[in-house]
Amino acid sequence: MQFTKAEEYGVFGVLYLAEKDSSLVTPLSEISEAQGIPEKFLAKIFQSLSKAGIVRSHRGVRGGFTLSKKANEITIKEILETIQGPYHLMKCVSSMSECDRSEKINGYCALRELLVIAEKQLVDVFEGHTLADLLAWQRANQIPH
Amino acid sequence: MQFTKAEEYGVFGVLYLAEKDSSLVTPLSEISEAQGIPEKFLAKIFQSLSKAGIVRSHRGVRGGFTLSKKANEITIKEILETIQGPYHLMKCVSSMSECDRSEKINGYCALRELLVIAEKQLVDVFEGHTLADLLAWQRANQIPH
DNA sequence: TTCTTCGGCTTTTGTAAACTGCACTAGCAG
DNA sequence: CTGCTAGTGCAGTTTACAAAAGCCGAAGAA
Ligand code: SF4
Ligand code: SF4
Repeated sequence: MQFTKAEEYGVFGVLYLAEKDSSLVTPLSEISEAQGIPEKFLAKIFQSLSKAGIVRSHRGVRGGFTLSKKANEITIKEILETIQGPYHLMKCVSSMSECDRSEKINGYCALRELLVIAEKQLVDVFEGHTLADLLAWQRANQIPH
Repeated sequence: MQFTKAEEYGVFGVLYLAEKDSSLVTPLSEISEAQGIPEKFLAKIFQSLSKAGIVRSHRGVRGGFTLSKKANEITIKEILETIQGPYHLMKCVSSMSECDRSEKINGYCALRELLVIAEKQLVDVFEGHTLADLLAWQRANQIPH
């Protein structure tokens, strides 16, 4: 269970928007270049974010993206789940029917029990932090250039 | 960041040993068949567990494996980390030098900060539970055959 | 010695992540 | 209305790693 690049790129892309004045429309090419992310890859990620209502797209000349909510209303969990779907340590955590060894476990799985607990701890962290939190940390700790 | 089959197999393999009398030497073939795990794959997993001192191997006729500690002395974290190495949401969590975008983040990464917090929550769950806990849950909940 | 079971290493297979490309569409500027 | 620009949608490629299988050697019991 590793974080994917898509998730990392998504967070940094949105964070980049959050750093600017919220009325500024920023084209993908700028985000892509500033953050060192392959443009077409980022495009796909932002399409998902756009559909999920996290960012708003503006087409045409001088188009681009803006945040569609305030930074403190966007949880990290939202971003991550939009990009890669519900986050599960194992498929069976979401529903027991996804268990691929059901005939071996005699109706109960202790490992799954533990995974459910562990996953909740993890997701709670992502749910409990918003984009504004990351932004605040960054402003407090990043070396001013 | 998904759990790997190797980890799942490892936990169930060790759990299978824990279910039996600790003096019983159990061959890989039995574990493999009982748990429905490819034998050579399980062999590789148990080799790691053996080196890590979690199980003890016995070669020759009527050989096999036994637990080398009591079930309540084996944490789930131990098992998982033995099989797949230290568990990290992203490489950079273990050491900042693994960051592959270091020139973009200006000395500080807010995402990493969050990942460190999240990972700690996760690992604490695995560290706080032992094989004996899983065994107890299983005995309490599994349908007697 | 001989059979059995683990040990170590190599290779193959399968699948998903990571990235690319192209045709299309919506919107703004002049 | 015309033409450029930037996002949309989907298909395709490449790369990486998980999952599994295979082979031969080593250790140990009988
Ligand atoms: S055996 Fe347990 S851990 Fe594995 S898929 Fe089924 S419920 Fe999940
Ligand atoms: S940019 Fe941040 S999250 Fe990404 S690898 Fe570097 S430290 Fe980790």
